[in-house]
Amino acid sequence: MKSSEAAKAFSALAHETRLAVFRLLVQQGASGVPAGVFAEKIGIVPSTMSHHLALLERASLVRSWRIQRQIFYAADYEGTRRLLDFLTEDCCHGHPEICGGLHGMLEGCQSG
Amino acid sequence: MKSSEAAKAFSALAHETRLAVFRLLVQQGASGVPAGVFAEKIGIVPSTMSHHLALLERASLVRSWRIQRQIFYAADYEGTRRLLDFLTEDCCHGHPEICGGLHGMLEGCQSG
DNA sequence: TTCATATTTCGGAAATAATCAAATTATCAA
DNA sequence: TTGATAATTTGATTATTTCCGAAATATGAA
Repeated sequence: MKSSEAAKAFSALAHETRLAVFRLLVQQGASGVPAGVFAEKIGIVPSTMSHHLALLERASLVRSWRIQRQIFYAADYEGTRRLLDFLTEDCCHGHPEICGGLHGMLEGCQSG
Repeated sequence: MKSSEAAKAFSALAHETRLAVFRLLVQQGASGVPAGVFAEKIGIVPSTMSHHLALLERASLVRSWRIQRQIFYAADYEGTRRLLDFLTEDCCHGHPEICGGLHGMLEGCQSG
């Protein structure tokens, strides 16, 4: 993962609304949530919400698919894992044994 | 952890220079690095670097201490763990068994 | 085709962040 | 105290982000 990609991803999480959306999606699992549900739930106009979701998706933190007229969003666990691995890579100066369990988190999460 | 705190922390990581600094500190472990080393290593003026380090520290991602005339910085593993736990809390809709190893990462890292 | 629904794209004003130079603070040595 | 070194704070300028409304796109129903 490139440093610029990672910075973009953190930038996507650096906003209360987007962070709330992402956390909801992490908790939701693979079933996903339609875009409009967030707009209503969080009380934000659809265009702004769309902008936020697009940002999260470009950062590989969420993924989306269409079902009829709705676009469903779900957390991208694989992308999230890559990001967190990048952040904590080679923790503690090449002594991973003192950072046990740091890598490989999110493995096994239902994802796409 | 409050959502606003977490957003601030991600904002601190949403910058290539700060991300590079943080990753270096994560790899460095508890021994820490003097502020000036970064300024030189990354090719940025000391005042800007100081600003970046202060931002990371306010976000509980790094901590610092003075040794004589130098101020050393190290990753704050405990703060980092809190942030990542917040991000991935209740992963997969209350079924943590499918996100095994997600929480408690960074436990055991040398920190302050 | 025509209308309604769901979402995205565009445009531009307001708020926020990044940068560097200059001045300031803190420490130590002579 | 004076001078040198290490880092921070302040201040001004420039760049980026955020927000919403309006218009556009995509899908499905009548």
